[in-house]
Amino acid sequence: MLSPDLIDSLFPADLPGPEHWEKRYPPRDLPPGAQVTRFGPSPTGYLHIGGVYVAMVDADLALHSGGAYLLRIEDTDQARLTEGATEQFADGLTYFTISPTEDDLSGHYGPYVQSSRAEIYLSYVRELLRRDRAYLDFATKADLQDITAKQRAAGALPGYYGKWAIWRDASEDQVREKLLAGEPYVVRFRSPGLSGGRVSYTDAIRGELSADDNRNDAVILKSSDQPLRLPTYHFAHAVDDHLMRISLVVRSDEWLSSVPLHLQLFDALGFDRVQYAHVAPLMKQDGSSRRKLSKRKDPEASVGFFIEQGYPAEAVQYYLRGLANGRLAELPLPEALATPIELSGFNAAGPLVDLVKLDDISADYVATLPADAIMGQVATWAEAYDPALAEVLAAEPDLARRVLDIERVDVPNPRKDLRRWADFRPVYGYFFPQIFVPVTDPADDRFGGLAPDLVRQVASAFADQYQAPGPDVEWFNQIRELATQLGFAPNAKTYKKDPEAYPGSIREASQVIRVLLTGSGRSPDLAQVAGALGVDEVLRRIRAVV
RNA sequence: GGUCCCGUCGUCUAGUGGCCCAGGACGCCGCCCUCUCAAGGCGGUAACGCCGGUUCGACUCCGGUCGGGACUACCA
Repeated sequence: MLSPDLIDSLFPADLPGPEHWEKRYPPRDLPPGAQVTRFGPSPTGYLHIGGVYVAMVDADLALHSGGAYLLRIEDTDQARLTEGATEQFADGLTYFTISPTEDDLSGHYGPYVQSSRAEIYLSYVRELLRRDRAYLDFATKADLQDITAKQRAAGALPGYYGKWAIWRDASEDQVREKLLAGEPYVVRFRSPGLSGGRVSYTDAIRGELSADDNRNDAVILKSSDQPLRLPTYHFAHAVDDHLMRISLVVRSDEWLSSVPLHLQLFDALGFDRVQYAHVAPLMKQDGSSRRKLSKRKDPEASVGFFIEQGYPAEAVQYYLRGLANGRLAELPLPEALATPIELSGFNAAGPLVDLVKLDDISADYVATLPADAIMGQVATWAEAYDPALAEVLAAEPDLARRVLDIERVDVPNPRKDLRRWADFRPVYGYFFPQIFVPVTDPADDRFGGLAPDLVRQVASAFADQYQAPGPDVEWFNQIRELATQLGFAPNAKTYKKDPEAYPGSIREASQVIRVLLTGSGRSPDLAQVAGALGVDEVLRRIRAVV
């Protein structure tokens, strides 16, 4: 055990003791059952959709229990900090309307950035040192590698524990000598774990869990050669979650195996243990197996993907909530968003994220929106991600409105052709001559393999006798007539009966017109499209291929 | 290697011993509607990983096994 003098000489003379922090951050005065939660992203990269998932759960639990939810930036790894990450977190969480109930401006439990809490951690490290629950470790990287190698050779478990913990029982003289020589050190927790010991605890999602007790003397304070002395995740977790008076820690299940250590830390520090809820991470199918959604490999792992594609926040939230609690997926969207997420409703296994399902949800959601709302959202999105489209929209707001109204207003089944705002250009862009690219190649794939000659014939026959839609015009008759003349079957059924007798049915013929007019195989009612375009533009597009 | 977690249709899941030769949703396929694409309506497809045990009875309980995943850092 180190002498008090030596220990104190390691810290600022005016460093307050734990009682100071205890007083400064008193227990919260909250109604019974209120949950205090936190989301603690590490600004070492961009926000992961799994982060949004967990943050959403945190915020929802706090909201519905009358508690508090806070965002804590966990930047103890100063070496891996990424420029702009904190701002990106804020943007991403804002997009999904997940906002903390307290922050540096309004909260009493800050600062909410770990690098600003260095002094607090130091107080508790010193306390542990004074009580001999921690010790100084001067092992170098080479020492550590050496230990690992020997353990491997001996078939022992890896780690810094027992007889392998070379500084665990070092004498004060040894420590003084190293200190004098200016050698850097870390502070390690003196684990009370015994060989063969077991721990058990209750996880709010998984129930009773047990594991081998922790025996590893984990590092709690990083190297003394760093300008800012910060703790490791484990120690910061214990100190912060206690002092911020967090009642429930919701985190990804990769932390499950660290729980024994965390429990020891809470106990050694004299803190009440927190309740844990370990959620399974979002997964991705990879060949025949599945793995955690990876930021490196999967574009949809990044929150940016959803924002850039312009997925409506409500649709993504609805999808994520359904993943969290299956029964929410059975509810209509408004109810699902309003119904509290329950810890007991989680599945212990990690779900695969299914973009096809999200698309379906999103299309359904957009179909419920009035044209005005869609216009506003598309315009906002386009300003950031498709400036040319934004310009066109701003120049022709009336056209844009009319376009969005087609088959959306006063119809029993509104079109479901918009899943994300990025769909606007491929789905409706052709209405705007400024951004429309005419189809000029009769062999274009979009014609579905119809003979190029026939494509040309359809186009020129159509153009030659074209009549704009009007009160006295049966617009589609034009197509029907030319289709008959060119030998197309009058309907799909007739064609199906004898496919050899026709080049195709009226369906194929009208698809030629559709593709020429819109550049797409999918569009609203052709007569309405033609009407919106005007005679000149219709003819220009049809003749582009002749 | 060790420890821990997980395992129902392709996917998300319902199911807490008989209501299940397993229900819903998405997907896919087909049919219908329709002058054309969608949308919509109707129908179909498809699963309890495997082996034992407990029980009158097991998707549900127990054991094993296989498979998948996480952790095993001065990363979080």
